[in-house]
Amino acid sequence: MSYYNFVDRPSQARIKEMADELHLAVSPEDVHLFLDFQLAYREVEKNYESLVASFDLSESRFIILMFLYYADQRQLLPSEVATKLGVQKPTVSKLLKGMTAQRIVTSHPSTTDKRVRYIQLTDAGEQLLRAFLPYNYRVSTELFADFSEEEKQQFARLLRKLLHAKDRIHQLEDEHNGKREN
Amino acid sequence: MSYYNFVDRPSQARIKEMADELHLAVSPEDVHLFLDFQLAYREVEKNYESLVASFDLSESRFIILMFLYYADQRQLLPSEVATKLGVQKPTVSKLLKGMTAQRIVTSHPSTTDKRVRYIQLTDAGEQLLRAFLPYNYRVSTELFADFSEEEKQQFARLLRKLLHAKDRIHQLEDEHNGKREN
DNA sequence: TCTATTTGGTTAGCCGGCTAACCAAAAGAC
DNA sequence: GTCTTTTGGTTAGCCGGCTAACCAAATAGA
Repeated sequence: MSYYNFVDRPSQARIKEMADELHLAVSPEDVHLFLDFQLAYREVEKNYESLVASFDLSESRFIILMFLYYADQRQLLPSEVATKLGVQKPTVSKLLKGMTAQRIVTSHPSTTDKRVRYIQLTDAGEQLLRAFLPYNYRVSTELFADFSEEEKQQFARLLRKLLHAKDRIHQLEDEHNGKREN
Repeated sequence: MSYYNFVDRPSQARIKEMADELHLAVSPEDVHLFLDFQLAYREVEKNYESLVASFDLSESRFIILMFLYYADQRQLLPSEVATKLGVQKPTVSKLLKGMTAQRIVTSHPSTTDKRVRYIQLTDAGEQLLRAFLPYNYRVSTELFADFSEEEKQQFARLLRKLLHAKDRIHQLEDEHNGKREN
């Protein structure tokens, strides 16, 4: 999964211009900050995904390997993977298909439940995981290398605020859907 | 575009455990902060994309409408859209195909260059844009509603630091590729 | 016990990213 | 004026998300 840059970012002036034209009380600073947030995430993520890809993995595949590594007998059901990863079943279905072809997992039927097949971490999968993990951890260290302790705490605090605020975006959508019904 | 949660987030203890097992000098706090960053972005983005979708748009389609709105004669070439949006040509090709079917843009051939077709914002497209814009701006205001001025500046500063640090992730990848060649 | 419901999984197909490969036309080089 | 290179665009096909629809099997309920 890649993310775009959107190179031609709107200037605060242009945001203000558009807002005035529509007679909207807009804070160009807030809009710009949101764009900064998106840009920072996407650029970081792009580099991270690229690193992961150099190990023939994707972020999701890596996380699944981690789940399997810590699972009982290093095996899980597809449905368990879906729940842990927080994605829908068909997404997991496709991911596991690819990972099986890659021979980093295998599957074998359950003796008790004829509907399911257990997904098992292979030796090759474990080796790949062990090879990548040092790099994975170093990403975080490098990313926050020039943050002071205070800055890290501050950042974590602000991210929590942001996470909390997401519900207010959902309310905007409800408001819009309400208007549509009239 | 949707983003997963990954519900089963590793605890700091489990990160430390894994790190110790591999004899890696890892900072579980940094890893956790990175996960917090990802989670905050993805949750916010999920809600934002959902709002945009309630207007039969996607974030990319919305941005393209904005580009067109501010373009000379409200028209652009697909190649210009690709550059401004920071994505590859085939991505724009597909997007514009959908947007044409949606009748929010049309295309007409150039008189001077037989290779290209100008993409033109339609009235319906402009109406949709005007309907959505107030909501779009309010997202940012709501998102940072309980940030103080200092917190906003601090957040912007930390995001810039993060953006700067992305190059060090790229170096990790170079390091890995270097090892692979030996 | 038999039926109805829930659960687990896959397939098909859409979306917005990507690369590779191709074609047509414009522009540059000589 | 021709030949080569560059530019603009599409198509095909992969990836990881999604929903809808379906099948098979386990579970619950009467």
